[in-house]
Amino acid sequence: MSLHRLLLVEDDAEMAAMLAAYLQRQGFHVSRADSRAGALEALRAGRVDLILLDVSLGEDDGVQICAEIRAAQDVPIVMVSALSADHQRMAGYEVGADDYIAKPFNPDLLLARIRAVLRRARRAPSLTHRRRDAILRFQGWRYDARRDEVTAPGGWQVSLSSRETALLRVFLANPLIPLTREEIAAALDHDEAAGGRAIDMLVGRLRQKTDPALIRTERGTGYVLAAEVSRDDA
Amino acid sequence: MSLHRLLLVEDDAEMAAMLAAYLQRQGFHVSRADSRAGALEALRAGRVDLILLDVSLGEDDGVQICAEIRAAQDVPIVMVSALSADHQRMAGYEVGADDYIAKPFNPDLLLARIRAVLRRARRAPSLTHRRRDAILRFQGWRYDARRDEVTAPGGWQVSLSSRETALLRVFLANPLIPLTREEIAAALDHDEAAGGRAIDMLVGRLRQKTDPALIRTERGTGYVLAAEVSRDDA
DNA sequence: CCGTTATGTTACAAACTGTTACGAAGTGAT
DNA sequence: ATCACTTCGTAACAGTTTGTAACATAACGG
Repeated sequence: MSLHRLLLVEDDAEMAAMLAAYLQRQGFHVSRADSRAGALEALRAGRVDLILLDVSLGEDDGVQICAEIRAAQDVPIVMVSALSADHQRMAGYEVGADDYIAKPFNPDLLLARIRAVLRRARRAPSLTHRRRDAILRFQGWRYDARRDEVTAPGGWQVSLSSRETALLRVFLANPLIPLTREEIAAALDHDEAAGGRAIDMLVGRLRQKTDPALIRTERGTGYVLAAEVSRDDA
Repeated sequence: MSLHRLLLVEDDAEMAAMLAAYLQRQGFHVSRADSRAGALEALRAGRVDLILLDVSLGEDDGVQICAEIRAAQDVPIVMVSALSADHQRMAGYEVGADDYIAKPFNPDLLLARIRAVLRRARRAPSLTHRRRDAILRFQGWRYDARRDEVTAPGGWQVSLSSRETALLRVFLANPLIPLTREEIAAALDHDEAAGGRAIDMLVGRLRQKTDPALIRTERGTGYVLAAEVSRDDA
């Protein structure tokens, strides 16, 4: 077996040292970073087979970084988190991570997951990318997540703003699951826009530009994507 | 919160072990099977609240099994698949699965979906039956559970609120069986089953919008759906 | 019959959501 | 820098939903 290169992104020095030592014993080549900047630099610096990414990185947001990396590269990512709050957040995200494990974890379990992800990546290199090629079809409407294009039944093209697109993506990542406003807001911002009804407006605008029935209201709960999502792996 | 029993049908031992461990940590009772035969036996053996079914099961075909189970029982089924080709086949939940998720998946996302399906199943037992279009006919009235449409004798369409629809579904799932207010409230996920007479109001409103005779009062007990339900297996 | 109790019905209030209006902030061209 | 334009949030208003309270009515037991 070839030597796999892992990039460990973790700001807790003690944890990082422990993990690195363990993984090296297991035969991985481990490089480390403790911030967003460091991670991106390490990625530019050399080949990385898999990233082990902590969600909470002091200043930086692991989820944000994950998306950032994914936008550019196709490296497998395994996320690590200590807080159950993060779990909540990640449930609503189109994170793009290949796997996910909670601290505290059994080292062997972590190892198993890393190996599984690597195996998968070798077998189907583009699999991690395929998640993004979600195509939404709804009563003649079409949304191609890859091209970011919304097509109306008549063949017209509708232009969505970035925020509207983001909202659509969030729903796309969670078809048929009711999402609360908090979940949606968390997935969209990092800021907590606490008081207002921004999400309501967003949903309203998206409805107006597409189809009012596309997003169903779950009274007292939130909203649900009322369409099914197919993924065309072209 | 009661302990939900999951049946995990997965032939990859490693994956099965990992999933089972994770789900047990999350408070589920997990039993496992690795084949069609095992799955059917486990179903006969005891109560199962939800089935987590891998599409690719070596010899056996998950989709086939899903249909088989559905023909006999009304257990919620969440399908798991690794291959995009399976997605194509499963598109539209034609198999009768309540949800499906692609490998590799975010464990929390899986959890969210499992919970969503369980919630749905509890709230409206007949919802899982959707594939078999429950159609209620009553003196010219018609209710199509799939389209959520109520049609009056004259052909008019009546619009029910979400709560009213939910109530109708509860009756639909228990035709000709008298239901106490407590049972109805429980099925509706009505937290405060306390002193109020919310159910009375609901029934009253449903009667007013449809036909007063549709729901008969069992004095001292509760209410009964006074119509027969046919299921058009389209 | 009559009182008691359960149920139907009306009225009302609180919560939730859709929609409009408007203003702040960002963008690009001149 | 200024202007036109888009985006996107808050505020405010209206319509709907849904529960509680109160009263009227029907059923039941003697």
